[in-house]
Amino acid sequence: MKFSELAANLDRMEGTNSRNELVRILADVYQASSAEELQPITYLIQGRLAPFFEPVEIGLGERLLISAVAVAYGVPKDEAARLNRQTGDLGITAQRLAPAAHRDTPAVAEVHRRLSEIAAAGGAGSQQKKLDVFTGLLADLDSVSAKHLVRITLGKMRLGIGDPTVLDALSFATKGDRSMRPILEAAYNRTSDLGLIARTLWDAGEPGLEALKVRAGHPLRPQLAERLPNPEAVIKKLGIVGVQPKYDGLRVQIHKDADRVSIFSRNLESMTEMFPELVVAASALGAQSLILDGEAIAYNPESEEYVPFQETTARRRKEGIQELAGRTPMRAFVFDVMFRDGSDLTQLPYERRFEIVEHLLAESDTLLTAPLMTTDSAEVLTRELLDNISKGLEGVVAKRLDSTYQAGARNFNWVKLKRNTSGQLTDTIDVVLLGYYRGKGKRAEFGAGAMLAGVYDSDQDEFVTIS
DNA sequence: TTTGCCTGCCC
DNA sequence: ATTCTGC
DNA sequence: GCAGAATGGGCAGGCAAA
Repeated sequence: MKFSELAANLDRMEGTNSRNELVRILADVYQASSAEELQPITYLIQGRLAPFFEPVEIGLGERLLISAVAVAYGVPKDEAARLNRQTGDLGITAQRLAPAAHRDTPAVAEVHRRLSEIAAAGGAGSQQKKLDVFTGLLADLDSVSAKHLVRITLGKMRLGIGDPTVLDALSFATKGDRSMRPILEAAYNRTSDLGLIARTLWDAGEPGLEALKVRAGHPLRPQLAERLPNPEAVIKKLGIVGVQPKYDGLRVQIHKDADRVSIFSRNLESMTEMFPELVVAASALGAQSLILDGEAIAYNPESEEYVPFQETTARRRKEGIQELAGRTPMRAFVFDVMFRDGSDLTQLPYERRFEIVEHLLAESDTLLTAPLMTTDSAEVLTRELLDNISKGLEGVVAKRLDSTYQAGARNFNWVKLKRNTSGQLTDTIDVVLLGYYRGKGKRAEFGAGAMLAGVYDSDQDEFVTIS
């Protein structure tokens, strides 16, 4: 498929708000693709080159792309920047500046290959090389293709297409209805790779999808928590719940596969190199293979103090890890296990999975079990929430004790209660309007994006800004 | 060598 | 992460 | 309630300009 054909279909998608229509158009695209194109197309329509867990970054953001567009179409950079401010969309900006003439655009796979070449460039002079390849690509594209190429590169497609829409489209393309969606979705949640799902569906059909199992070393999509405003709402909605602290750290999915350990972030990026102390601790656990879910935070067990998020996040680095690991060692508070010794545990009830976590981590002083208490009383839950807040934690997470691990889902099986939304601790305060920020994009059309407010400090006789 | 813009990713 | 919008 | 887009604060690191 030519890139221009894909771009024309992306344009059709942009022109509709109907999800059904989006699914139909995308299904058409899949049906018109060859088997080899399924993966690159799947990534490109999501504004990516590879699945989340692959460390592929194009490294061209808005600023650099404005330069590239200006060079490609022979206009001054100022003018491209001005037009971009006016349109609010660099894709549209490129489309306006591009000559309308038809061109024989490269194949989709070729565009993917050249974007990958941009992503691979590094070291001195790499910025220029990225720009050169990109402007070369623009020179081969018609204006509509240029618009979508820019959006792909920025990762902002603005089409109304997310993972669920792609899954529906794959079902439509093969079955003519949504009947395959549950199987596709489950396979996606196990593998976190939409391109692989598309390819497998074509090559091996439903049995192929079923054969994509949870594997240690391959991240699954983490389960997420919904939010409720107060403890009463939680008890009313869930009844009896398991309650755990909500740590203000980094979500970690810890994989152990024999002697290999890997750690993934909430968005499935690898964090293995950042936390050697967690890797050592996971290696020492008494299981051949494991997938654990938890929150990593720099924590001092002697003083029982959790360090603020900004210090924990400073551990998210490549350099100087050993020194920082000595000064602010990480712990992980583990609350779930999804896989052990070759068995998928996601279908066990939470209560049972938590027992396994406790058993697995009994000996570890680095991988700690997130303590669990059970209640069906709003008063007890309130006390637990306030207790945890007073310890410097972010709040609590309440869980249905009989729920399975639903990878990728955000639903009321897990509910977070946070300090600023607890209802009991918030109150109104008097503030003085000190100024405003213009803001960006849509909000700026209003004239102001955000307000700067202050409270009166009577000691200093001045207004102190708050946030 | 230092500084600062830019990007990507965490929440 | 939160907030808003359309369905 | 779901799905998707658009927004914010703050960190590290890569790179090029100073």
